[in-house]
Amino acid sequence: MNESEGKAKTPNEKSRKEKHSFIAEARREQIIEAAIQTLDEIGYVKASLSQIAKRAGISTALISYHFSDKNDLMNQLLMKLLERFTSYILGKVRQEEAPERKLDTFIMASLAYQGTHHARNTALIEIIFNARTPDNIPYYKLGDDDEDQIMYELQQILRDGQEKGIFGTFHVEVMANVIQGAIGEYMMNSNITSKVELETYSDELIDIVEKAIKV
Amino acid sequence: MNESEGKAKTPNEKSRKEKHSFIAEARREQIIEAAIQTLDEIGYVKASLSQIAKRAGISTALISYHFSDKNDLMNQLLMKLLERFTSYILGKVRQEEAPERKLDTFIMASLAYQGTHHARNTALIEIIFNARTPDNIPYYKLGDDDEDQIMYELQQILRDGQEKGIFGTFHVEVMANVIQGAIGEYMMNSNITSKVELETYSDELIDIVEKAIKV
DNA sequence: ATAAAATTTGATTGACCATTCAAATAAAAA
DNA sequence: TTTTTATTTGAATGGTCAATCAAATTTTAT
Repeated sequence: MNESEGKAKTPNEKSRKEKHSFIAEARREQIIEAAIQTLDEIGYVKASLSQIAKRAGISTALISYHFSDKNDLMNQLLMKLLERFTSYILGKVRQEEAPERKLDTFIMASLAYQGTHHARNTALIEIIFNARTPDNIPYYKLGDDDEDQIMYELQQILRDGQEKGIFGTFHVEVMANVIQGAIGEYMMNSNITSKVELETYSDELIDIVEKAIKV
Repeated sequence: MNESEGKAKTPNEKSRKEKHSFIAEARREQIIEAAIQTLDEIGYVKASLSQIAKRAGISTALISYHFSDKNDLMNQLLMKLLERFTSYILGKVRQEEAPERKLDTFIMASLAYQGTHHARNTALIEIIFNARTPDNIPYYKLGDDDEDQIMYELQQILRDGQEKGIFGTFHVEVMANVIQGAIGEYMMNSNITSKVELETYSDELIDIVEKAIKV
């Protein structure tokens, strides 16, 4: 295969290191934002390329030009959403020093993200619960790298607090999972969201966790 | 409109009170079981009527004969799965008297259901996170009637314990949500499932909750 | 046994889907 | 400017889907 023969290389085929043009990068960004909006509005099942294109104000063919296929688009979107969420949480948590402060911040920041970035969060949930790997394993059963980064940080906070004698004895992995579950439940279920204010939930959850980890 | 003119009434059009024939009921049951299997194996997105029919060993048209449309099938399946789950949990919980025992049983039974009815649980998750009401509201944002039944029971246990002075002071709705979230997180995420045994998780979660509700 | 009703299927319909492609347009390089 | 390359589109393509229908088969009622 000679590079110079045949059709022009499409952006989606380029290697990772090779950077896209400004135009291509802006277009990709636009498509990704439209995809977030589409997932938030009509959900993964109905989020066809034409629906995404409609919201972006472009043709469906243009999406195929910038992404190798729908799966590629969804994967890149998933990565971007996880990156944003992760950097937001870690950014806040790493400003704190003491394990108790780190833990409180972790909980507050996670819940606050739901309030400030509702569409992104919904899009994230839609992808995680619908998209599957080539082996047909849903992402929600996977526990992928970036989510692990969040979980890893949480577990580190808990271990650190235990080592410093600030927290008592408990099963770190289970405790971390309980905290994650409590956060996730509020983010997903609008039944509780409508009845309990975000700040109330945040405060109460911090109270509950405080009691559970007390030395 | 005269009842006697036109084609034969199909079972799916019959009113709720009117009961189906044995054959129709058995067939409906068979289709529902095949749907559970299909959702567990390939997920909601790929669970087409033909995939369900293939697993049931029947034609796709037969599904349309017994259910008015795909949405009808999924709704009936969702209701059946929720009923089974609800009656399993409530059956166990109501054998207990003391609030502490009821609470422990609630947690243990919820987690045990994951172990004993894995396919049902996966199917339930797949529907809740994918199916939507006609208004395009996903079920996971809805908090529907049967799920409310479970949530109601949990909150009643907590309130009862508080009134009897066995539990301390805490925000009942938040506490119930935390417990539900901790259970749901374990059921969905196979990352934790593979690292922590069901029984360990159950015991540890009970410990955590015990500390959090202590008077 | 015969007629009527219920059940089942294979083939068809019409809609939508992701993807491709040749042609048009815009941008960049020469 | 002219040539080359990148971007964009509208129109096809081939596939799958849910749902319908007439005809065949089975069950039930008479």
